[in-house]
Amino acid sequence: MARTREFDEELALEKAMLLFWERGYESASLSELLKATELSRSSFYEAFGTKRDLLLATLARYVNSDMCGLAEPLFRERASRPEIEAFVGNMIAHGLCEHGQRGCFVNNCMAELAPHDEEVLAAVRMARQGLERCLVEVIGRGQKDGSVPNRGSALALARFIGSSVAGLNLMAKSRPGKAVLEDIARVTLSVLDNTSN
Amino acid sequence: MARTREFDEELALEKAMLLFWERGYESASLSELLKATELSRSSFYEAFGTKRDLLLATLARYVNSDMCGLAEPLFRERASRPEIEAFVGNMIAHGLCEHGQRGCFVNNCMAELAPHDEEVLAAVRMARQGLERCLVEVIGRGQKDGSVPNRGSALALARFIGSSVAGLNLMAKSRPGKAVLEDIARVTLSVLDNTSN
DNA sequence: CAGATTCTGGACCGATCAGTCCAGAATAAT
DNA sequence: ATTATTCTGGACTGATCGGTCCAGAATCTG
Repeated sequence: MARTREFDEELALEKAMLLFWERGYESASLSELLKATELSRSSFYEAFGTKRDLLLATLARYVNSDMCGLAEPLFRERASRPEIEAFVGNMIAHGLCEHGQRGCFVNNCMAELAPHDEEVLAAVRMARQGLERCLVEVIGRGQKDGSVPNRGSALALARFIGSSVAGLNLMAKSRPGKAVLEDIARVTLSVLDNTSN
Repeated sequence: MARTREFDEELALEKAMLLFWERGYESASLSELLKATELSRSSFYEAFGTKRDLLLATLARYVNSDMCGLAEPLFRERASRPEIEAFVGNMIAHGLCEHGQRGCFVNNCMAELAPHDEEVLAAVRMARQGLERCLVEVIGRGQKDGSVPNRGSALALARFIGSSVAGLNLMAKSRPGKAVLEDIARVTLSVLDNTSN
């Protein structure tokens, strides 16, 4: 009775996300968005609504897939110290790769939009807390199995790791080189071995 | 022989910086800039050139004054462990204050512009390295006077502290509350006590 | 005073912005 | 073939963008 949808909405969403991720929200213009998604103006608005609607959609998509890409080790069954190391290792690798200057999409939105957009703020907080909760669990497991000698508050450690990794991601935007990122990562991880408090 | 300049260029520069700082580069429009600086369109262009010229000028200004505001303890004579603590304490206080969501202007520029603007990238790198060098010196002094028991590479520790503080500043944009920021700061500083490596 | 400079305010520019709308082509199910 | 839906492309809007320019008022020095 009706024509079937021809374009892959999911794919278009991903293309749009990549553009927002790479260039930020403000500087990604609608015409660039159209080119990237290969959608006509009409189809674009029909599918996604306003530019900001789309941003929120891409943010949700990122949290539910891409973020879990680099953070994937943390979400494994019985993840412990080795998975934290893998997580941080992924961040270094990402910071050194061709598109490393993109950083983390959530952090980008936090920097650019969260201070002036309540909805983005809420989404970004959710993402941050999701990672934090996951880290608490993994660190707690590491403390139990002995791979995390530091007996301090798992929550505080999780908050620290989350923040420090965000810092590492941000630093990567200035392309400081492998040595710098590795220094940061190594010292960050050394906290897990600290038994002095 | 000629009329004297009536407006305070330095003051206007500061007002412009505050706007860029608060709202980012792209979303700070020229008309807002004019309102903030209280300059006529003509005087504005005469004094500062293009919007991007002004951005670079404000960035330079920030590095030479405001950044050294919060980081001021580090630049004191014979700064050591207590000054590092004061530095981090300043960051927490700033993150909790009314304008804490502004974060660090250098980091904001790093996030928004550095990936796509070579000049901003260069300026931001300079700023980062300046802080890094300062931290190396202070940490080294702390290692000598015993206030920093960690005997690891002062350079690596400096890079770590710089990155972690950047992370803390970024986190503050989501207004996570005092407890979170203090957790991050406390664990970060605990690294200086770590003697296990 | 005269002459030099700075300031203001607004006209003006072309470009682009995000977003709306529609006519018509394409494609489906009945 | 009919009908319903989707798609395309472009026309169009009003607003705003960053930036240029100029005429005239204001303010200084000599």
